[in-house]
Amino acid sequence: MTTSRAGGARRPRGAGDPGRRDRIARAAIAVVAERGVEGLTHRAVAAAAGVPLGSTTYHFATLDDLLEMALETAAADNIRRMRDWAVRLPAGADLAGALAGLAVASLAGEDRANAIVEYELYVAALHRPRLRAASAAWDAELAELFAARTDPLTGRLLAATFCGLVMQGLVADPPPERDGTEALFRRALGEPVKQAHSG
Amino acid sequence: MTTSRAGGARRPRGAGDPGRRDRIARAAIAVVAERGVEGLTHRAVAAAAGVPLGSTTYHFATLDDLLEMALETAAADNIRRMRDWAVRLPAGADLAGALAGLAVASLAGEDRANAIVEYELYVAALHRPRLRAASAAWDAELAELFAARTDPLTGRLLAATFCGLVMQGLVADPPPERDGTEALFRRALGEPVKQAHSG
Amino acid sequence: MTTSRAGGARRPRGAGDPGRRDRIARAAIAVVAERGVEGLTHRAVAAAAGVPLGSTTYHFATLDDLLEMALETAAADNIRRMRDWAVRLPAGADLAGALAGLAVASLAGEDRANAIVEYELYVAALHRPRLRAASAAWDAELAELFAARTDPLTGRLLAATFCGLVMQGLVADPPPERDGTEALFRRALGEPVKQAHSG
Amino acid sequence: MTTSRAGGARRPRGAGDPGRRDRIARAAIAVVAERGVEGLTHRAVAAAAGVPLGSTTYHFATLDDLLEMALETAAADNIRRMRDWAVRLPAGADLAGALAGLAVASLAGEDRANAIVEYELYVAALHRPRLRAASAAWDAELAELFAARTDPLTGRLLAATFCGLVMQGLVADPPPERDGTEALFRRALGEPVKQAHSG
DNA sequence: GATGAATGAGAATTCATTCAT
DNA sequence: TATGAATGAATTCTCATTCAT
Repeated sequence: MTTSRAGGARRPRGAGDPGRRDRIARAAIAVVAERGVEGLTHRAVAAAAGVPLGSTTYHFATLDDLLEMALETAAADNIRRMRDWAVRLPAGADLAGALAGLAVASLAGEDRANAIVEYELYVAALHRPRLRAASAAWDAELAELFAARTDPLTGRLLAATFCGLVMQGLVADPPPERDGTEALFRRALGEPVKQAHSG
Repeated sequence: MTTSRAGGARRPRGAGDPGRRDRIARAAIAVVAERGVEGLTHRAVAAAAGVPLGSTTYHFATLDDLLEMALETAAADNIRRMRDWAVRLPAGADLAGALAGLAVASLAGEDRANAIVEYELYVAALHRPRLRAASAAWDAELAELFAARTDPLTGRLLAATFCGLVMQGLVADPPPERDGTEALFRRALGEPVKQAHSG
Repeated sequence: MTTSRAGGARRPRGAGDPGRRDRIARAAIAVVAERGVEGLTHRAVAAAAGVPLGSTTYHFATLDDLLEMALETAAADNIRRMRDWAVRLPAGADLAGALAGLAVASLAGEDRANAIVEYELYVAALHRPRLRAASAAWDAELAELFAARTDPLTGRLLAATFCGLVMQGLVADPPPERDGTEALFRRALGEPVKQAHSG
Repeated sequence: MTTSRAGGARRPRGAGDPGRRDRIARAAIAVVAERGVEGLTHRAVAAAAGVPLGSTTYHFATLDDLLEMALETAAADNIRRMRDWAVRLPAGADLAGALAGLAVASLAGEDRANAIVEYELYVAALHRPRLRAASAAWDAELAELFAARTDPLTGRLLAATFCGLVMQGLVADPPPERDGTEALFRRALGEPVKQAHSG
């Protein structure tokens, strides 16, 4: 400390950039998507967000703060997307088919990256007590969302099944087919299944 | 030489310790259980296994090698335990009840640590192509195991549901109750549910 | 305005808090007491003083300013306490005994924290030319204080001895006993020593 | 960790350089001499010792380890120099004069840097319990050394006085003169003082 | 084969300091 | 006048990995 300590800035600071905190949170999600939770570093986030390193530590003093915000943001985004999906689903629609479509769609394209980061963040809560509540709340919202189309018990069943199925789909090679997935949901919903599938 | 004991091979000839590789793999699992995948380091594993640092890099040149072996070992252990459970399950047993018991038991005590490390390792495959096959094979074995008690489609359904349910149970606070969990499996199996539960 | 109380100046006109500068200086001493000179930071001081961060940099632009003020304040406090002690000492009192009592008392309780911070700050001057004058002045005042009870030469001797003795006492384990310390001062003052002590 | 973590060396490592640990310790002392205890950093030491940064953290994992070694080394060096001085002092020599010479010599030239670093390190023990024993042992050796020329009580008196005197001399401006210092020691030793001095 | 010393690359974090308000 | 947001520099410390033994 003292006399010769580092120091100072050369560039104006000002209050600048109001959405920066949020931009950092989104950058954190992008980093996790690309390199996993263990690749989440202040530096990587700063680079991804295009802000100085100090800015990330200023807004999120510890990595856990960053991770927590990333989890919350990812959960909120996911829930919003799920609600949009539910809203768009017509009243008498075939639920099993719709769920299968949603699950299969999650495994490819840019939804795949979303799904991966969501599982990474969700599972990060397993040995981080601070994050558990956020993950648990996420589950609850999902179950409620499905329950609105069925009943509370089935809602919870669908939440768990959907969760497990997508996770397994993400590591499967080749990815599961839509028809088999639909049959699975049909079985879960107690609807008759035309034909057993194996993919 | 009167000081040396009998004639048996006290120490394996040549270089020491044949089970060392395996001991290291198990230590890796213990490390992940305690500090997560991002806490997996050669040093931590060496300390946990009680072997010199060089020994870990000798047997597993890179961390990814170590992680892969940890995943494979954890999967094998889990499958073995699941098979034991299945074997012990009587022919006409109530499957929903048994599954609920198994799921709930996974959430507490030392099984809980097992479960957590299993999810951590499983999910680690999401952005590590090299590990995906191991996670996928794990799923397949689980589905097959459940299918042996039901049918292929239901086997896959149960594997996905069980997987999702335990994962959600690990973050839930308080943990889900056995009755509600049993009702869930009953619904999945298309059996009549006495009474809707909410836990 | 019925809500405002009587006529007295509840809050100083204009800007707030006149004693703030001094509060910050005392907080700086508290910080050094707790974490050493290398733990002296604007932030720590702000927290200890209960003032905003900007307030510390406003009143003391650099850390060195803060350190200087801390040294001066600590010296002034110490001198004041020493003078109080001297004033309370009866004219014909046993000086060696009184000094020993004072020295031993400095090593325990809350006086100990005072003593530690005083040495920390004093020694900080060793490689900070700016602070040397303050430390030197401190010594001079101490010597003068002791000289008033003896003579200039003995005053300087006592100042040096007291200073060295307390410093050594602060690291000794167990701390020096009072009797041995008294014998030491007695020897310094050329008085006969009853009995050699070793603590 | 894993795939993309840092890594590796390009240069041969080998067992190299046996005295490196010691060289690092001496470099640490040099750094403290120049920038104080709070300027003691792994980086500064690495630069001063001409070794890679990793080498300092390898040999002294934490800064406290480095500081401890610096204190012990400085104490050992000081004691050795003091013993040399004592050995060279003829049997019937004038102790007060010799002590004054030694003290005054410590305040100038390259001995001054030694003295400063010694006080810095000594005082660093005040709020670092781990270092206290080293500082205390240092005192004890000094007292013993002086006692060998006088008696135990006077040995301790001289150690404390010498310690306080040199410390005060290091901040005094101008530095104390030899004659006044000699008079001081003469008074401490109970010898007649020709003439009172004030510097 | 086995081991541990060695090192370069980064990790999180802390912070003095500046500046807009 | 006072404040706190902002940032660049540096800090400690950890580690994968290499290589001499």
